[in-house]
Amino acid sequence: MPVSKKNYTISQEKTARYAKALGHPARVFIMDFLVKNTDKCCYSGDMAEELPIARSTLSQHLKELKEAGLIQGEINPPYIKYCINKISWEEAKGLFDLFFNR
Amino acid sequence: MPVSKKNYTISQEKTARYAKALGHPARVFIMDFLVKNTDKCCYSGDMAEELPIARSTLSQHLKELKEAGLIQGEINPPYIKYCINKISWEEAKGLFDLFFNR
DNA sequence: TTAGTATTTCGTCTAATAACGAAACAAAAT
DNA sequence: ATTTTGTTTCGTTATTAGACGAAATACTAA
Repeated sequence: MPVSKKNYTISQEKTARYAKALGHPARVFIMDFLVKNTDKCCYSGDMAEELPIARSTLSQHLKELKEAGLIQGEINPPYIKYCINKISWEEAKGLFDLFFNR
Repeated sequence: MPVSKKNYTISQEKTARYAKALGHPARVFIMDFLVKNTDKCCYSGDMAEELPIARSTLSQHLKELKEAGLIQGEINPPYIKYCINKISWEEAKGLFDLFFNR
């Protein structure tokens, strides 16, 4: 049997997962945008106008943030209103806080 | 002329850069390890023993963290002693703090 | 000089990411 | 029923990431 190697902790896995989701400026922009506008409705189109990427590319970035759990989309036809997923946001905040301050 | 699109801010670019560097559990592990052991010497081999990846793969992760500026290696033959780059570490901490608390 | 040790680089492979425009979708309005 | 509108999915392409073992490097000790 080989020497047993430690696996990563859940915190390390989760931290990496959130970090990866934030690993592109467009996705940081999106989160910034949503945080700044928690009161307003945030549509894909609103963000598209401020981003130097195609709408389909933006859509992909939104999907990735959704898959990481950081945002959620609420259908409000013909729009989709995006907002922060507060649970995950707080979790990410806590993880990074722990990561940097210890 | 097409409608001018905003570019990303420097903060967004930097935040994304650091986030990307932390976007893998092995790299989160490494940073954890280095922070826990700032007093001791941290060699690649010490970490390799606790990680479920090949040494060459670890070396690549170390390289990525180095390129992102988060760590630095000091040659101490036949070892290489790794440590946190405090300047960048503080910068990253500040960026994430700003990102999450605003 | 040769052997040993710690680490990195190289070569290779597979899979994931990032980007775009075109096409598809879903609901509302005409 | 057709058109319009906002958004996503699809198909494609190019680049980057993650992994490994083998080979190279760099220094020490014998």
